[in-house]
Amino acid sequence: MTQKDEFDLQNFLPYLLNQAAEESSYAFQRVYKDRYGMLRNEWRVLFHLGRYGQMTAKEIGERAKLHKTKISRAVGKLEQRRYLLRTRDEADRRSEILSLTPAGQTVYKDLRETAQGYDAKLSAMFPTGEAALLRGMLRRLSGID
Amino acid sequence: MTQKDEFDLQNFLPYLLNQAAEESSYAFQRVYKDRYGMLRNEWRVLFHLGRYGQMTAKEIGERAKLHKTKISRAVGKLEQRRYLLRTRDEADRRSEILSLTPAGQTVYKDLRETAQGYDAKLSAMFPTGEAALLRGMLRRLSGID
DNA sequence: CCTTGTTAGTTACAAAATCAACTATTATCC
DNA sequence: GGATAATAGTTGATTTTGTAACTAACAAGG
Repeated sequence: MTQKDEFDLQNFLPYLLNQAAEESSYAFQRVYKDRYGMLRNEWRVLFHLGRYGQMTAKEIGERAKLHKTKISRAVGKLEQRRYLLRTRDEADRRSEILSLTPAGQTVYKDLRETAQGYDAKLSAMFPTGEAALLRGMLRRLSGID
Repeated sequence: MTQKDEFDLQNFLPYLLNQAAEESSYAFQRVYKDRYGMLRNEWRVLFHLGRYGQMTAKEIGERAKLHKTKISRAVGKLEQRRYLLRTRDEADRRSEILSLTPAGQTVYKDLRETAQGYDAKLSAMFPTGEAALLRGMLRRLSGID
């Protein structure tokens, strides 16, 4: 029975990552959820349009690694709330060009500020330099680099 | 328009953590899902019982930070599959003592091996020492320490 | 004891994610 | 050009999660 069973969930990287992700997302989630009634995918779509300007659902999907059904539904919701506009792309009538309305941009800016401040607070948990290292490692794990 | 808008989702810690968690969980998820038809919560409950021996649903909840409904459903599923047994706790008849069947233990051991190997592979992505640092930071973010 | 409050766990209903099938349009290639 | 395949996006059916209400058992105070 006394196997070398040091292995513990609390050392398992996927588990740790999930816990950290959940915990660290919580406070910010409350903002976009409670303040704007938005879901995570809606916030992500909003962010991409706010940050990078107009683009199609497909492009958002590629950048944000979101499945097209998630995007489709998020776009629908954001449109209902008058945060975004769709325009048929006349060059390729299958796709739509999405862009934020002024209202959407206002929400984006508010959420971006909040996110930025929250990120700073999280980063401040670590000594100088370490937060940057952490980001690098996470990017590596996500297969971004 | 040329605001100091360096802020990017790809630098936002909660986002990075989510991406890394998703990506790094994927390969392992396929194992317990495809090989045993299990869900994440089921694997976690199984793991806790396999690793620490019999305990009640409540104790699992505290250790694994899982809500009681998730545990309740996971336990039901694991029982159906004959991976665990419930015994009414005679000292407190509200709670049940949960334990793995031999079949459950076999599954646990297999998954633990797989997890261990997978974790080693992930850790090997980083120079010596850095993986430990990463774990420490993640624990910190999860509020474990 | 007996009312009131807690706690362990389940269940029911609503919200959301997943997966496959579907429509409309464009690209390929004979 | 016309059949076939590929692509953008939507919709519907199923599964999974989240939330709140519920049952059963224990605890505490009078």
